[in-house]
Amino acid sequence: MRLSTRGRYGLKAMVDLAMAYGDGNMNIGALATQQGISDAYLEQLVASLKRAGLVSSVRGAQGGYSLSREPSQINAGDILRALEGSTDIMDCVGTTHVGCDSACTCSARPLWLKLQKRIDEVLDNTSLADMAEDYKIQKNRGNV
Amino acid sequence: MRLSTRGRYGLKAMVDLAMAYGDGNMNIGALATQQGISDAYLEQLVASLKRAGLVSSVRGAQGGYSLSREPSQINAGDILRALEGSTDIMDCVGTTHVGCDSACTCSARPLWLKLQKRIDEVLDNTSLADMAEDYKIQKNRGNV
DNA sequence: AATAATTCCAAGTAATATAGTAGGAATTAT
DNA sequence: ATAATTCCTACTATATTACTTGGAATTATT
Repeated sequence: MRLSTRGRYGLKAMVDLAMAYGDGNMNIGALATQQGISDAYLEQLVASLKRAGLVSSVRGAQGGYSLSREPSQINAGDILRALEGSTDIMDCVGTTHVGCDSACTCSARPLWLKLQKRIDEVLDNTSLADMAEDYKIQKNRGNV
Repeated sequence: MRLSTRGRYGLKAMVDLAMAYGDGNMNIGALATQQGISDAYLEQLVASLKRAGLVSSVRGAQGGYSLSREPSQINAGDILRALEGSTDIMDCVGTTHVGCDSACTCSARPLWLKLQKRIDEVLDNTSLADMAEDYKIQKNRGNV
């Protein structure tokens, strides 16, 4: 039940953008360097985030990326769904309810539904504003 | 953040064993047929469960597997940990705390820790007895 | 004692998903 | 015109998952 690097790098990049919110654009190079990954790889992740409408971009010199709305209006669930396709732990718990023919008779299904619900509760109730705030506090404490 | 088939098949097999608890052994063939997977594959999963001390086995004719303790004393977390190594969504949230050098400065870490906690809460508070009970109720309702 | 039913074990393979790399076209401020 | 940047698509390498295969060891039954 591991989270992919897409989700990890992408979410951290979004927190970086949240902390720069209101200060214009950030370019891929700056974002990628902070995380020690290649520009090209992060570009792909940001492309997904853009397609999902979470970031805006400006092309050309002095261009870059910025959040398309306030950090408080973007949550971790939005971001992970954009980066990983969904937050579902398996097909049969999604809203589309694909998969497993015997869904309604599966002895494990009630557990999976409950687990999925709890996961989405956490992700959907944590905004970028929350994360950026926590991070600032942590840094001010000197835990760097 | 998908759950592997090991986790899914293995957990369902454990519920099957829970429902047969007290009635002697079940053999791999019976368990595998119920799920439509090969004996050989399920054997591997059950081997992990046995190594973790969750099931006991008797070799030879009329042998088979059974839970090594009462269904109420085995929870979903135990089972998934045996089958998948851990329930961790990433290395840096585990008790061993491997990985990511910059753990304490990571802007996403508080979220990951909270998410992991919620996941383990659900898994560790759901026993095989609970699951078997739910399943019986569901079947009696005629939702088969 | 022979047989059939079973767990146990180790190694191999096929398929899928993840994690990137590479190269260049399009756009825009300077 | 140039340099800085996003955008796009395809490719590749690696790791993980999901099995398959073959046979040895054990034990109840006949």
